[in-house]
Amino acid sequence: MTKTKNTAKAKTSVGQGRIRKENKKRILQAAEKVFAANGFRGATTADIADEAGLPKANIHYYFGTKAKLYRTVIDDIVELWLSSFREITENDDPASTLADYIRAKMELSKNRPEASRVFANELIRGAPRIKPYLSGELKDWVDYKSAILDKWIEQGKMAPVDSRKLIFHIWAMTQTWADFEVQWAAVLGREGSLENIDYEDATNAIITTVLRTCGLLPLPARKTDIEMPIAGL
Amino acid sequence: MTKTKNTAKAKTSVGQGRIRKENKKRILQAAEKVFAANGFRGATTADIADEAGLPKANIHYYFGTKAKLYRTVIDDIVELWLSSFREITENDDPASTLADYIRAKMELSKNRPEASRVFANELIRGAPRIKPYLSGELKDWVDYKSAILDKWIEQGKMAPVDSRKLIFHIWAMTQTWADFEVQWAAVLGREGSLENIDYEDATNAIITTVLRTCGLLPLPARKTDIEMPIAGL
DNA sequence: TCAAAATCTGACCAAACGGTCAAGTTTAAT
DNA sequence: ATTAAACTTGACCGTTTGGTCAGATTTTGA
Repeated sequence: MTKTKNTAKAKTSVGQGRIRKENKKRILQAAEKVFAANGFRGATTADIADEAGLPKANIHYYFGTKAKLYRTVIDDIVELWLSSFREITENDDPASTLADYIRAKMELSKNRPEASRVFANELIRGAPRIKPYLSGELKDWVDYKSAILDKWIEQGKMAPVDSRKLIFHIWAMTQTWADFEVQWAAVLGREGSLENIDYEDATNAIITTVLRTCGLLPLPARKTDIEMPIAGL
Repeated sequence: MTKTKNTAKAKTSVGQGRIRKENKKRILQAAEKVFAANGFRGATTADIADEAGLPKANIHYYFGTKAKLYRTVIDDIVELWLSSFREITENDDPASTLADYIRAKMELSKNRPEASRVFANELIRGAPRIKPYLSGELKDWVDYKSAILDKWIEQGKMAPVDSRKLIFHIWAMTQTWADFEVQWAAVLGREGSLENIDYEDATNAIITTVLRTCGLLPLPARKTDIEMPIAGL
């Protein structure tokens, strides 16, 4: 409970100081790392303290309990997630809008992979602490965006697709590059972690896949030296 | 160390009995569930024992340590993973081969979601216990399959794509339905968990996406009542 | 039938856990 | 310079953790 002493004149919440702001930031960064790598139950306050370079008691001074610290980390990530995509309307161009969205999500995967992993951890465990957010804000967001996709389809601006599933699959393809980075790095033969070119190639591959799914890219040419026996067109 | 007493005549490894086999299976099933829901560090042997309906000491009697039990669970999953896809050759038909593969992966996501989640947990944590498998067997598998895709492309059987990334994205799209089931259920407005129709729709959506990406499906028709202002074809 | 092997289990242990606290030091406003 | 508020920290506490073990019970093969 942050021990607000409130000795006089209702100086609500202790938290103004420069030191406070800096330390909370340091702890939150350390916590994101440790929670990403171990989940809520597997993370220890001692690990977080070590990562932040502070004594353990300091973590409790600023955040009270491990659970409250975790909530703060999660809330920050949700805010980042929802705020990082520009508004779209039914008058926008489908191809460039989808491409921009994919690029934005891949930027997040590349620059804030730990945030993505904290979220992934929470989901794998059945989302005990964020289920209301999933069936609330997030559902609303998806309902709204998929309605715009459906409008585009109705207007003949793009081919008919299951718009909700398309959004899910864009998330799956973009976030896999953050959540399972170590797997893709190993399979691609990289030492340690992915390189810039990998993110670029992946971004282009996803954009191609999504735009072709929506009929927004010309059908790709095939090599024509040999005749092609199967599958329409 | 399973306490092989070896009292005489080298009867290597105690493990023949019916009881032994049954109990190990029960424990492994319980362990998969608990590890999936909590990760290695977050899972407790007491939880696993409760889930299996056995006293905790029993778990250690059969598997020694938590780490060895976890290894066994992981190894079983890896075997399941690699054994569950039929062999393919460059003479196969791309469209039906890819569709079959996607269906097989979605069956696994639906029927063995916990296995997928154990694996996801391990990857999110940086795969400390399975990195050799990733850059060994798994890399070989992907190298081999992507080479076949590349042959198909060369033969003009399908459009040019980044074959490795295509495989990654098929995994991402199929496994997201196991790993993050709770998220999709919440966004789709389901109570509790996904329904059969959701898996079917998702399977079809993924197949459509992949085949269109590879130029193996005719370009989808658009609604033509209004003229279409943008983006080629 | 009977004894050796396998299985079972409550009680127990040292280590690690989340969290508390009193006593100290630093900061900042007057 | 004074001092109250903010910050820091090692030591500590009750609980939970992974793992052990001795002794009881059941299974198995001859």
